[in-house]
Amino acid sequence: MTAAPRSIDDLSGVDEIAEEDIVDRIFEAVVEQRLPPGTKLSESVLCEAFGVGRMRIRRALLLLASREVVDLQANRGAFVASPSPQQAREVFEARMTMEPTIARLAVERASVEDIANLSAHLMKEHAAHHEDSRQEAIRLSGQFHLLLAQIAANSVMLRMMKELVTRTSLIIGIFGAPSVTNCRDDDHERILNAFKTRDGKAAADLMAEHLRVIEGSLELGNKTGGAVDLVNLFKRK
Amino acid sequence: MTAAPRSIDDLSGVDEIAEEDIVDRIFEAVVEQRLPPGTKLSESVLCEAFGVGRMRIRRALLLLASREVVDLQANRGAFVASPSPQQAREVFEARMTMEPTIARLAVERASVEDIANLSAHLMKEHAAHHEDSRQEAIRLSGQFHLLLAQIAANSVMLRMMKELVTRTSLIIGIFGAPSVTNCRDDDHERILNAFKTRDGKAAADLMAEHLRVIEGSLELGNKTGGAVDLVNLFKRK
DNA sequence: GTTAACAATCACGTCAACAAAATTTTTCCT
DNA sequence: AGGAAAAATTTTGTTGACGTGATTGTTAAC
Repeated sequence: MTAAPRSIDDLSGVDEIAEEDIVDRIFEAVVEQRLPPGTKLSESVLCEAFGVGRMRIRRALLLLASREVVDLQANRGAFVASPSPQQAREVFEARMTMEPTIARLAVERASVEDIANLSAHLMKEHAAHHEDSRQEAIRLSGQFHLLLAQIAANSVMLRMMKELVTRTSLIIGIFGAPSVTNCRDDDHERILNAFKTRDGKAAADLMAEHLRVIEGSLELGNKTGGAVDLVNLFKRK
Repeated sequence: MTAAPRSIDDLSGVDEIAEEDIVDRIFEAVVEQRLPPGTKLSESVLCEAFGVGRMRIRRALLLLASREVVDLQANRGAFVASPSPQQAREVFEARMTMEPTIARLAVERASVEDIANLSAHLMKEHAAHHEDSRQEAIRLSGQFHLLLAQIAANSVMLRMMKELVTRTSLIIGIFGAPSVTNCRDDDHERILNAFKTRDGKAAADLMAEHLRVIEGSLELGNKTGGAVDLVNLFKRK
């Protein structure tokens, strides 16, 4: 189940879901890998799922496409994106560019309450790992990074990170070895310690290393990005 | 006519030529400050301007809004965004986070042809400054930064930079002292020299300093965000 | 003379029907 | 029986019309 506050949209006639809600719900589903790369996102199905008109759905899909989370193919429909190895490298390069600084800024700006929230979040992560609730673990793992961006108090970078974290989930789904845990929460723990000692530099370094490890655990360059290259696959040697 | 069927792996936008075109044209107009903050972007007017249906325009406006370049107000219409001082600080913080790394990566990856293109670009910048073609100077000035992101060969960060450069133009339009030139092309020149000596670290440092100077030339915290506070403005003393 | 309520106009937002394209199923021929 | 062509169905894309909400100008009342 989603731990996020359940919206009561369709309960009473409390008015429509904003398209932003739809976008966020789909983002979340992608992060939790309930929507694997390549999944067809039919308009009519989504209309029924969210109980809204087609126009709302189409706008949501357009927004998702502009963040490269869905692939919008003309006259064919919308599909969950299948990042190529090249795109995967670019996403990680962007994260390695931004997140160390975000971590440092977060340390510098975190209130004691923020740090408490981070601690609480980490406990939830531990619990999820312990209970083998894979989806919950993945979701919390991504949200940890978003929490940092939120503490850094930069809405621009927060928005960018939302996109990057979501796409990272797709990337791990495609290129991750099945055994690999997305984020070792040990790493998150070490970053939290940097908060407690108010060591921004350490947080930045740990984040950089954290991302390097994750990317290293992937198998880029082997598998193609979901849209399998059949030509090469069946080519005679 | 629709384009002839191309190779199978050409998944990128098929008929979205007009779509991205409208967005890019509006981006460009905002960068050149021909569309000042707060300008109303009436759907019907844009329909006529671009000679397309209302739906196309609405989608373009939605995309522009998702990049926070236009402000979409319910039942009132679309307006060119008026960044607040806080938003301005966030944009610059994001740029200072990303662009030094982008500059370094660009230096590391630039071909000799890339460097020649940069040189040519700088000459155009000089010419525009000399001829007092303000719009052209501003446009080229922003494009220099996009060129670096392009050379860095990271499409994710390139897209993010397009947004940030455009919003920076709005910010300078609001908070910039009239005399201030957006980018001193001397700074660009120094960065180009770092390319010639293949000194990535120097390029990163110069870029950081460059951005710091620009932000320092603004007067944040004084003016309100373009949506001028008429109440205060005309209040009797 | 000022203010407040009301009405008219205009633009945006949504809905429904229509057209075009693609996928699937059926049918016919080899 | 297998495959190819054609028809039917489903799905997407577009256009038009209509309802809603906001802004503005007018009028009436105080």
